[in-house]
Amino acid sequence: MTRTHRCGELRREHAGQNVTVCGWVDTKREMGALVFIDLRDIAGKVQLAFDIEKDPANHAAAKSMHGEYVALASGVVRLRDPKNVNPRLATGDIEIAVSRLELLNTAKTPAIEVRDDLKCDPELRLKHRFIDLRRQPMQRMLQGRAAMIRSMRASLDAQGFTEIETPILYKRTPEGARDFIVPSRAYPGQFYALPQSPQLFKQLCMVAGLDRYYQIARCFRDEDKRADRQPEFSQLDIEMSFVEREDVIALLEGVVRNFMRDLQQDVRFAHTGWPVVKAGEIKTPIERMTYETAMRDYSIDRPDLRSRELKLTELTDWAKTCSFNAFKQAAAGGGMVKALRCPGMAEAFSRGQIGNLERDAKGMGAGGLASLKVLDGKLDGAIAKFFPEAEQQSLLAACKAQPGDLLLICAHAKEKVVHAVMHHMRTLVAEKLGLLDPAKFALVWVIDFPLFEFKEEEEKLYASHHPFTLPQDLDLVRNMAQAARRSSEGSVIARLKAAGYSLEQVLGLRNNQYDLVLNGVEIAGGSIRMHRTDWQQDVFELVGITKEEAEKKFGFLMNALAHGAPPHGGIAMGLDRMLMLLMGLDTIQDAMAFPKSATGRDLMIDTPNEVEKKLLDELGIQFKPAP
RNA sequence: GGGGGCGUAGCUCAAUCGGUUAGAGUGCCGGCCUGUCACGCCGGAGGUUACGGGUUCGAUUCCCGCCGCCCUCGCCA
Repeated sequence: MTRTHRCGELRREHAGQNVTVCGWVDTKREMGALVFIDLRDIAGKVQLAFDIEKDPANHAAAKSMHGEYVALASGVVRLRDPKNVNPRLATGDIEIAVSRLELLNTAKTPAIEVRDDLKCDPELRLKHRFIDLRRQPMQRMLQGRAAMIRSMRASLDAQGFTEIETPILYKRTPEGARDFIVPSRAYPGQFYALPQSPQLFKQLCMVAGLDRYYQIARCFRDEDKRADRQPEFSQLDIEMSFVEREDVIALLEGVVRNFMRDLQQDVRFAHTGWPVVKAGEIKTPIERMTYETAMRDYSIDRPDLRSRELKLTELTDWAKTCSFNAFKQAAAGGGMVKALRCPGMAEAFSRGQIGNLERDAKGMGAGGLASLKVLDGKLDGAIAKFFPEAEQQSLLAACKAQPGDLLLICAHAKEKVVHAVMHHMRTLVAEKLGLLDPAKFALVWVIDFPLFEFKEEEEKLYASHHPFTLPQDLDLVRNMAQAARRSSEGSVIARLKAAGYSLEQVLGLRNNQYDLVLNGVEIAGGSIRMHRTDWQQDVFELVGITKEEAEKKFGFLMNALAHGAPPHGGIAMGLDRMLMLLMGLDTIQDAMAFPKSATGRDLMIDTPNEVEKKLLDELGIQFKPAP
């Protein structure tokens, strides 16, 4: 098969050359004595021309071709007459005068059409994925994905990283997402689990002295799917020895900058319309924001800074003395009151739309959502009458409100509820204001996360990232752990209080976690790890993990750390989600070659499915039907 | 696990209040056409209305169940 070119590569400069191309019949246009066939391959389409007078045999062969037949064509590339040029085709200046047409295979009529703007049930696309992947947008996506990974490898190889594979047959981890488990034949009743991430192995690589590890790692989580979730997905997983936070951040910034540049410079993607192509170069260093600032201004730890001017205002102190009971009670009872100033939007929402906002807020647990229009120096709206003049003025001043603005205010005894509602509102308002341009890339590092979360119901501290993350104020943490150890009476937090540490002080501790956020999506997250067992045990002490538990759950890691673990840290980036943003895709399914449906099935090969009873017997497994 | 939406020709969708032979566009098959490129024109085939049950003289339409897909809350680093 002496293919000389790909169909879509042929241009004016090939005129006069004898070429051979192969591909699929895209469309056929019969004009009696003339037949035209657009032959398609991954590079694009090219027109094949047949003339009955010049070559009756090939003309007849062309007539017998049908859509999606596979063919080989040889002939001379000739310039088209100027009036016959097709400016919509990259190869539109030329055509091939075919002197040899060979049928390589016939094809059944596909269930879905091979066209760029295909609009059909996603179920069909998944069922006939090999046809769906013939479509140019899908092929470009896969090429873009490959280009991104190639660029990542190049960046990391240049920085002295070693690509290392870690096991897929892993071990069940009780916390975190549900595991997929794999029964062992050799040990009936025992199971492997598929890794949720290679976290522990990459740390072991550091202990091994491998210095700089990376992997395009497949991760598995058996949770319910979403538009941006799949049961198996890929991460760029990185771990480095003898580094601090700034080293990891700087490294990843370089990687991201490089692959964005490489995608932008690749001519194959010039006409894809992808946001990344339009986005321009990203500026490094990338902006930083503390967790505290993110929560204060945006009520979310992954703020979408395309709408950075839409900041929230905390009104809790103001509300404590205000005249409106719903606000006052929430504020006085340890809750929170926050407002979103919607600039110039006093009339932007209809009554019904405001009603929908209130319904959303209630759906998230709030009692309601207050909306107030800002008139010339005063407020208007259902609850405006509850606020005397002075309170109205102080509210307007706090929110920096202007006439014509709309204020949305949420109050609740639980901060969590207020944050959820206000983040939702901010997103809706940003959308309505047209601020969420997918071709705008707003990157931000969120840093200084809390070390612990406190669950009141259990009166217990939890590590907010994972318990292997290095605290920032290590001395303080060690002192606290020591204080907690002095007694075994009551909860950890009670013991800390008895030793003179306040809850605020404990919750004010920060860790060495860092998340990279792009347009409100967390695309990468990592941390500097604890590399000493004594430090590790201090943190375990504070989150109430006993020595025995630690030994049972993380024994092999603790043992490894005790054998000379270097200071180390790393980060992992979600490839599929990153691709969604780069390419402006709506679902994660469109960012990978062979995705599962939202119910976790592969509709093409039809799995999961039952296996033979004999196999189950061999594994010592008996299926128990649901009651 | 909860809530919602969808399922009619290969595909995208119609079908009045429950009423005649379930239509259109596109694709497919065949014919005509010497410059088309979403070619055009003519003709044709193609339906267990997802599946199962119920109400009714009569069900694509109403009710129940079930399967599948999609969204969402829970869940998920």
